[in-house]
Amino acid sequence: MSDVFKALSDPTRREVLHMLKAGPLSAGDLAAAFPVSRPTMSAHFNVLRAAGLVSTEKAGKSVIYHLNVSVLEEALLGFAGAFGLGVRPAAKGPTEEKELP
Amino acid sequence: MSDVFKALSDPTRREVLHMLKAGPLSAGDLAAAFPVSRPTMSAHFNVLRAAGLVSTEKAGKSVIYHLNVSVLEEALLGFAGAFGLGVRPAAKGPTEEKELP
DNA sequence: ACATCAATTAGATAATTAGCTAAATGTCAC
DNA sequence: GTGACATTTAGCTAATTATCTAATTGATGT
Repeated sequence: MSDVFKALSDPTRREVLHMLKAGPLSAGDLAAAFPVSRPTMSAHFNVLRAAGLVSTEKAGKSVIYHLNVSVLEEALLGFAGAFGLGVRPAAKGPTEEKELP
Repeated sequence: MSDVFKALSDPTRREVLHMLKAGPLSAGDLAAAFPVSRPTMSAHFNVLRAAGLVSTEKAGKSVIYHLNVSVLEEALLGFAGAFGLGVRPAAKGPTEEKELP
């Protein structure tokens, strides 16, 4: 739990997660979107992976990062639930956001 | 936003919030519940206050800490919402959890 | 005014973190 | 195998954090 919140406490890491929400991306693609060095981004990726928020898949030269939506969801719901907060799980089904036509 | 998640990333601080959920408590009462010094707890309180998660009220010699439920709720919902997570606000009304009979 | 109690601030230290450059690892194409 | 490319690890520094003890502030009661 601490790991998840610590991971979320950095704006760069939150933005990485936000980018991954749209779909998997390579380390390089992610790194290119931020004004810090690639090793620094790699360190951020490690934090996210340690928290279980992302998983990796090797694809040739690249490493592809995936968002683990369920981990994020469970952490937030678990915490909110323990506090009796006014938050509850949405209906079952795809996590996809419905696009307004 | 970072401030809230940073505040939540420490187990002591989460436990403080959890205690305050049941009602306001003095700094001393809170500090007595943890195996660290009172100045250390005071520092934790500062982090929580900086994040807007608690407010204080002076009562004689004591300082009473209150949980700002709405700040916690808005931070979580705001974040979850930005991610299209399967989380949504519960129905309006008291934040009270319904006790199973 | 003084002693007492509650809480915080001051000051120090050890551990962690975010950032960098440079070097190492691993994979593909030749 | 060599070269090129993607990513990570090593090693460093500066800034932050959690913790402590000691000192300070503020309020109450006598």
